[in-house]
Amino acid sequence: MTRSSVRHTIFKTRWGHFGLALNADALCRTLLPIGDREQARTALLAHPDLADLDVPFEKDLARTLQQHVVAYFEGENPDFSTDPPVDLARRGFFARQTLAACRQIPFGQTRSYSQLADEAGRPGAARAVGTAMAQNPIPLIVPCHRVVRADGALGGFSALGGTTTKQRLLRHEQDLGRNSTS
DNA sequence: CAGCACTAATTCA
DNA sequence: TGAATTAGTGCTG
Repeated sequence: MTRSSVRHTIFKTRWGHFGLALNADALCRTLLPIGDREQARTALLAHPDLADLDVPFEKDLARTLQQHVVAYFEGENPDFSTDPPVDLARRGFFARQTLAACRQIPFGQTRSYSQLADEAGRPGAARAVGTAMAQNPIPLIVPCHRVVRADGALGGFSALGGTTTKQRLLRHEQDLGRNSTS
């Protein structure tokens, strides 16, 4: 594994500082916005996947993606569904299927864990979908915040900020959807 | 083999 | 009715 080619960047968005880590050209981690640049760097690199590696900072890394993420928090709707290839090599087959299915959920919409299990070809595996989402290394780009419980409850969220962040992201998208309808 | 970001059915106020 | 509990569930470490 060419572990030495992993690089990262941190940039400012309307919600705070956002982190990206790429292995060659494939996105391997994202970090949801957090207060300051140094916090973001620490949180991003603290993950076990990256902990023992040298992951140099590169300001213009994945420049286009950076712009899209900034745009997202400005209230636009960039398409993350295909653009950056994603490094899921270390995930299991099922997790890759569900994360791929999750990535197709359109902006402003939600699915339940069981619906996603169906779409991934594993009906009944709702609980396992939860596990897969919990391991999602790239929140936002794979919009795991759009996966909620079948009974209407929020469900969990283990990325930065917990369920509070999940709710905030969903409301952010729903507010925008209201603007464009009518 | 135990533990989950779940769910549908059942049981209690 | 509606909230709380209970089996049942498929995958992962």
